[in-house]
Amino acid sequence: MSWNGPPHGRRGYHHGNLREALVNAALDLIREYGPAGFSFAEAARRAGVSPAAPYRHFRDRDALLGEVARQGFERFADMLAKGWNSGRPNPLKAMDELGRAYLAFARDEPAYYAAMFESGLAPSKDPALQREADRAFGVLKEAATALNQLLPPDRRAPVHMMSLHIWALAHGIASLFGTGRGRPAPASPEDLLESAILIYLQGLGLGAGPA
Amino acid sequence: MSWNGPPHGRRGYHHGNLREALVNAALDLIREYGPAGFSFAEAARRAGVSPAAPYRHFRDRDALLGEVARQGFERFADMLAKGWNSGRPNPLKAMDELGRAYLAFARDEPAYYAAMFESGLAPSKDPALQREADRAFGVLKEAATALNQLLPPDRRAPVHMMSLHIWALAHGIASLFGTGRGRPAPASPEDLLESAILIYLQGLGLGAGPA
DNA sequence: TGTACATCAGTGAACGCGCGTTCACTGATGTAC
DNA sequence: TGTACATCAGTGAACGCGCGTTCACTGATGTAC
Repeated sequence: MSWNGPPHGRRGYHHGNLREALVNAALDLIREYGPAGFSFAEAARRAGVSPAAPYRHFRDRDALLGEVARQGFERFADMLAKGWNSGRPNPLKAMDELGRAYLAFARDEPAYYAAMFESGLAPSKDPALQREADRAFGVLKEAATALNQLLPPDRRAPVHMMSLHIWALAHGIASLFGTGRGRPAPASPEDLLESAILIYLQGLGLGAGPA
Repeated sequence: MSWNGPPHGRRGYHHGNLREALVNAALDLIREYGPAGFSFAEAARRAGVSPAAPYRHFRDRDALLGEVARQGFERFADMLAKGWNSGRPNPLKAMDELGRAYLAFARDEPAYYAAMFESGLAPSKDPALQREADRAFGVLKEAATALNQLLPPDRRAPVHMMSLHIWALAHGIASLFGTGRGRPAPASPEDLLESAILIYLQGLGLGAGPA
């Protein structure tokens, strides 16, 4: 755990970086106990602070959970964008990297992923959360748009639908087989997702001539 | 809520059908608060019984949760089998009905679905749970096998992989767009799943001649 | 540079609550005779 | 048909616990002069 705290730890009466320390403690707790098992009091304890201190930084328990989810979507969008890499070297290869980035995030940051998708938080209730979630989905949509351009002009598909299909596939694989806690799959999640997307794109007409 | 209890409610000191009443109370609670929010004490209260009574029927809280999940997989397998209908009238139409059955279950029985997939219970730890889960997956595999037979012989795909792809797609769509609590989708989850599977099957070579 | 002061991050004790689980018990039920 | 008795489902009180949240407070920090 990298805390990114003050250079020499807590300095006296004031913590120095309590807000961030609480977010990190929440991440640890969510990783261990799930979003529902995470508690405000325990987060305070792990940050080395009294149980009332967190209220200086977050209105209540849900506000902290929401901040974790927001940061999660922020990093998620960044990772997806990095995987997609603006479609380089070519959209197909980039799509594969995007899928790998998706699964890597779900595996390496299970706490973020759980806060984002399993905490029961409604993104629509928090504009900042909504914004970051939209940005993450935007990367998927950008990829779908580029892939769509590879199709024969008379076989172009609705880009929004394509994005939802791909998202559902990635999320389904991450949830069911991604963390090792689920059902064991014969292939790696990465290979499973890659093959599914390839088959899907072929079904859309990729590599085929005009009908 | 249909309780299937004794014909004239509780009759005196003995409840008559406490075990089943507890399962039903648990379903209500999971529907309202999620699998983590469900409590043994509240389930007892709703069944009209003292907080110690449930221990006559379930070793502990997790045992009740496990029973809910087991029953869930049982019904789930039945619903999927009914949707698939042995591949009648033809595998493609039957696959569509199977997908609809999947989504209908997730929507109409969110408590079962949550206990099955979001409770953190490891099916591998409970043989009865494992058995029912396998039976549900077996229906998907049966469908994949039949669909595979429609492909040109030189383009047959690994059936297990196909089943996992379809399962991930269905689960992803159910989780993300299925309950109305998630992100709003432009199309119905049913249409979204149907189109995804059709495209996927086309990608496998369905409807195409030998390569 | 030094001092008075406003700000506000963190304290620590307290609250009421619902939880899971245990315990010795009680009383309804059904069976053996 | 009637009675004695074993079984066991449900009682109700109690336990220790951790939770979220509040409150009046204290003391570190940084700014104005």
